[in-house]
Amino acid sequence: MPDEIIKQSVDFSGWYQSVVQRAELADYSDVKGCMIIRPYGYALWENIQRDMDRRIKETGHENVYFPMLIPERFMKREEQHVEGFSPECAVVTHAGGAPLEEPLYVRPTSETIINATLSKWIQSWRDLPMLINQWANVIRWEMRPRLFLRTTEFLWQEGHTAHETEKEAREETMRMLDVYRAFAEEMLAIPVVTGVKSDNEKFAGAVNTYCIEGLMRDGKSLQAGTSHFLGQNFAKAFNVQFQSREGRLEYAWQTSWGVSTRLIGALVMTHGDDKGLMLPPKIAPVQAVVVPIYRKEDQKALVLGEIAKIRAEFGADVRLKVDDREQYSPGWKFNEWELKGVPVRIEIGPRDIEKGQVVMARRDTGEKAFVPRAGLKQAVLDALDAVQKGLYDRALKFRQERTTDAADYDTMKRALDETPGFIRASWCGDAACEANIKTDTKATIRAIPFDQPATFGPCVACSKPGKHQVLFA
RNA sequence: CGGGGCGUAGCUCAGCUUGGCUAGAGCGCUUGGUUCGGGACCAAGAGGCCGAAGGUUCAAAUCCUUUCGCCCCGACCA
Repeated sequence: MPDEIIKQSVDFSGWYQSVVQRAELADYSDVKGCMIIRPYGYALWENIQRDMDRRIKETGHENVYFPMLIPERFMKREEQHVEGFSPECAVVTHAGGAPLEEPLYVRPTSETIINATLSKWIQSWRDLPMLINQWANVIRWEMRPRLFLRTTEFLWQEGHTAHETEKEAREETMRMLDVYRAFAEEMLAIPVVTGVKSDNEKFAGAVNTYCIEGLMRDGKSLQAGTSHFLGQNFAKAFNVQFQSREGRLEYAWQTSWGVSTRLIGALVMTHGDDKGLMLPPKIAPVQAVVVPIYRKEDQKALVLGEIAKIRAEFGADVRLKVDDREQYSPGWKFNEWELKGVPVRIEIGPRDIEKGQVVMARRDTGEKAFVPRAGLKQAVLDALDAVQKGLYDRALKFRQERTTDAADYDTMKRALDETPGFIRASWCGDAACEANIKTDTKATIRAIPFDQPATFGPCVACSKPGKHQVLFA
């Protein structure tokens, strides 16, 4: 991506939209802000889902499914939650050909309906911890939709847990945040910062919101997942009570956490380049594509025969796609698969078969090399590992280059202008000061990282004593 | 909701200022042939109520009025 594109977010936004559509991940639908996820994009989501689901189950959670429609009275029970979500809710007022007595809210998230049920499921300390998760769609009526990043309807997983003690619930909040961090780094090759949100940015109804934040190639930060410590807020609003070991009636301590189809947007914006997507092998729907090259019919039979053998050798170890479409030339296919971000490409023609070799090309470096036919499978597996690691290292290096330590406001402003990225700076902890900075520079506090220094300088903006070291972007 | 811009072929758009002939281009699509190791070429085709309604005029994609829809920039956000 040329530097000027990184600097001008408008162009970056155009690049993003164009790549998502041309790579056949998704399109806008006729319903404003809603997205049609195409087969290639959905295959990507399925791979994310499969691995994340495994991680969620390994940490002891079970899947459930709750209704999409929530009675209005549930939505109004938790005060902050109502305030935060009411403006962006879609509400069903008519059904069965008549007005409804009680409007039904299409879920923007499921805390309310799930807690209404947990109050029935939970009676005793023996019922705790209650650890559930659901894969679902939710609707939030956003003003400015963008494919995958902010659509009216999106797919996600939302975990909801209830615990005996505050300590247990806090541990769960951190455990799931770390599951997200590990997933982002290991599978998506996106290095992320973990931290806590300032009060302005936290979830409506939470005591604390923790997040993973990745730095995109335009220098903007993207929240890729959140884990909330809910305290007893929802338990009190929905009467989620249990009888403790001591026989007292107590409110449960709760958490909720989620990641969404936004991860796909993060993937595109972290790793993409001028040629299109660049998908980490572990999550790519197609890990290696084979492009056959031939002219005459007898060559075609020879090449396709050899490819059939390769396919059999690879079996389930590599997600392999053979592009045997007749209507496109090899050069056209190279470009198409680069646009779609396939990590490794194999070219094979009559000359290669004669010499007992194939051509293997890497999407991330563009390297093209002859590989002996006999060692092909191992070479591909090695290349996939190398691409996975290469993408992570490159993204980490980019983040490091784009993280500026700012002791004073001028340094911060200059960095935002010249090398947009994370600004590491001291902050006084005052919400009004945070709001001023946002009005002045458009930068917001993305996270208060867990890694904190021993001492703080004065607040970067107002010069009052610093309370936290924060990341602006 | 404020400020800009755009609606013409499946897609991207030209034409409109200064009204006039059968409404155009590129890409894509169909058929045939030659091609195929980095987005091939030739030939022949298919495809339009020029966003909608009303008005001015001998004549409207073009001028006027109204209306609907979409995109971009701000307030919201996983």
